[in-house]
Amino acid sequence: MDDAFELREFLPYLLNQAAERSGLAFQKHYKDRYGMLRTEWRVLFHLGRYGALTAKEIGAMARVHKTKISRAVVALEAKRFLSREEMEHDRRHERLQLTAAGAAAFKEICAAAQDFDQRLTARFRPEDVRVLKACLTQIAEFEMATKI
Amino acid sequence: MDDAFELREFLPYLLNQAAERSGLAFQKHYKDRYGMLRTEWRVLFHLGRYGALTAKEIGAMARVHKTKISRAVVALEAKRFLSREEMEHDRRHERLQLTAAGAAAFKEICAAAQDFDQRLTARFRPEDVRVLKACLTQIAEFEMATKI
DNA sequence: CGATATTAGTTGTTTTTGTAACTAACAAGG
DNA sequence: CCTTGTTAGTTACAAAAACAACTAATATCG
Repeated sequence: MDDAFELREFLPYLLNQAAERSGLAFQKHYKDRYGMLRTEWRVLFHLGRYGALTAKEIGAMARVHKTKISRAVVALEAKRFLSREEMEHDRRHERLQLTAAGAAAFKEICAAAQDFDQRLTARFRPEDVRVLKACLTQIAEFEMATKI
Repeated sequence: MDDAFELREFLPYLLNQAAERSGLAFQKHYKDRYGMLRTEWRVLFHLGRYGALTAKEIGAMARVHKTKISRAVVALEAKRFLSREEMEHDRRHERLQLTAAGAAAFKEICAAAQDFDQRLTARFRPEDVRVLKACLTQIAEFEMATKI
């Protein structure tokens, strides 16, 4: 047997567990409070942080598939958190923009996120947090082409 | 605006991205090759690594809900990777055990996992890997009671 | 005992995701 | 203009996950 191999040492497993644990803890701020799904919160975030964007731009920035974006936009629109506007020069594109209510929700969730992140990272030494985030960023950005 | 807040700096987001990226890259070893889902691979792992167990024990060790375990067991049994046996002293429990084919699959996927983990961590300095894994373990183990 | 509560595991139903096919708008070459 | 191709976004359907209700076996306590 390939002894000594422990799932708890296996990076994809650890990443999954940590992601699930922290994601579940944070979702109360957008799910319980606003009935949003994670993709909806990500779309809201991008519009709040970067201003009006098209669905495609959000998908590229957030690494989310266009069908998920499409459904999130429908849901956010139903909640009156965003408005869509066809662009004159190319009617395939839609300019998405937060409403005042959407901007308010963005602001509140963002503040909660910053606070959450601080409380989470406060458990570690600052230099370890730096290492952690750097490693995660690198893993997240490995290109699909890059054979892991 | 609560400026400067970037999703790419937000730990739950980073964790999710890294987990998704690495999990997707690894699944070829159990999904493409054996048609298993992730939960099936986790159940297979626990039986291969720790010997015969009940569904409940696996669920507790792997932090997986009993309905997911139940369905994974059905699927693994259909693939002839495990056998079930009612326990005499309490017929509610089932002793789950890998078949020879199951053990062979376990062995192969385990070897692939070790190799995968090594190639993944080889990109970082050993001390950074230690920090990374320690942080992830700690985040994953925060008790639900522990208000993050 | 016999009623009630627990426990292990299963099944059914609803959400959510993934994937592929689709529509409408535009682009480009003949 | 008029095929052919491409792009943004939607829809439809299948796979998977989440959650709740269920069954069968055992435990507990009057």
